Amino acid sequence: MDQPHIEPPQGGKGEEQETRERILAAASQLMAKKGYKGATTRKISELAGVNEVTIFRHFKNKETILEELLKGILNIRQQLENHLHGEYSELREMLRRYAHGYYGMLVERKEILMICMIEADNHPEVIKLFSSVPVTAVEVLCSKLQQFQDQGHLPKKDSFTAALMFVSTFFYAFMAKHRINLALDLDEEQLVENACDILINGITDKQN
Amino acid sequence: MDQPHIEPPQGGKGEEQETRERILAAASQLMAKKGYKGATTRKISELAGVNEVTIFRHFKNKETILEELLKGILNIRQQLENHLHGEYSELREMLRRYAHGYYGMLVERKEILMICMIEADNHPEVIKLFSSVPVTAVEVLCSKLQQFQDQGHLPKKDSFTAALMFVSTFFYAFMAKHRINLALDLDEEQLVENACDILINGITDKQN
DNA sequence: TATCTATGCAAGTACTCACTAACATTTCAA
DNA sequence: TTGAAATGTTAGTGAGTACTTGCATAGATA
Repeated sequence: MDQPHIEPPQGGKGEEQETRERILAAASQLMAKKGYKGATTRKISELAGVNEVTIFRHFKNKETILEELLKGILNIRQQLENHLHGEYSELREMLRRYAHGYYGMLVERKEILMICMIEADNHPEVIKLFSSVPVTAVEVLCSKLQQFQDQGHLPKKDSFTAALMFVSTFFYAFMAKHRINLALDLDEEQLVENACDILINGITDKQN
Repeated sequence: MDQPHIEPPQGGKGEEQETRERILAAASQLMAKKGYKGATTRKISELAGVNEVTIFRHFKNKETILEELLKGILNIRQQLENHLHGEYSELREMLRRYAHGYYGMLVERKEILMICMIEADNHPEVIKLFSSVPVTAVEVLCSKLQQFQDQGHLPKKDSFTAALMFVSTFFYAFMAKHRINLALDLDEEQLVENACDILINGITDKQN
């Protein structure tokens, strides 16, 4: 039933992907597009290029596949904070880094994030794991903004809304591009610069 | 088969909801939570308080129910523009009105919007109808900002990103609250004010 | 009273889905 | 060469699902 310790072939070709990984990748891709129910084991097996039965040799059941995929949203806070590691002489540089880091994280984990959005109401463990994500992104930036305030580089004003606006912008752009194939015609670089402009201007004192 | 012209009982009680409407409401509610496949005709009938067969007396098939619900995302541009009707002496007042109008629209149509997000990849007509929504919201605000610029009340700067940031903020807040039951602890009124502060400051010239 | 309309109810059909069982084939290593 | 591990193949099971049919019933109407 359970393999004591799988010592798979791994013939040295880096190209050859493990069956288990291929199944996970296929499931992830399909669930993100079609939802949990729409991603039938038959379709998953076809996309993974394995026999349907093989799926159940690697996973107890379909639900287990989802649970495995859900691990992909762990460590998000860690990743976001890592992107902000180090010191910044400029607020703009910090925001730029955060924007790219956050957007990159969204794209990197887009499939599991989509699954979470879609299945939020269907699987309790999804909402449990996922619900912290949107707050986290805001919190991390918010506390960084407060650092700038504490160091006197920024006036002491509401930093939560500022962080929320910044994060929201890239989330919206991400959703528009990756959920709906939208012609929002967004150049990421340009958007980052423009958003930085407005935000910095927005939270800086006028009487400079 | 098809009823020539339905002259339903309508006994005068305003309380009594039409069977057809109850089915639509139940379907909308369930599909928004569980997705199209998750909203089985059995569950819909139970929630609507009718017999399952009755559903198929009112609708050719399940797909037709979805098509009917999809009509709920028409006229969104109209609604958004209506909220901006009239003249504004102040930029702030315009933004405030737009924020409330936009957020209200999201809440008002939350079920159909959720269905669209969830089913975007499954039903071609969904994406066709839905894909314009996110752009529309930005466009309407964007063109209003440009009016302010043309009237000399605002410096001629990028108004698209400003509109995008503003709209994104309330979309994010909406999603956090209504898709995930998030403890973002957002007071709508306060958020509108804060977001207006930052945006106005952000797009106004410093050397006032 | 008789008719019509909307609905309920019971049963069933055709299909799909997750999942299993049994056996065959390949691959690789001891 | 033998044996074990991973996978393929074929067939099947039981549950659920959209949808149909036929008949019964209640209420309003003519």
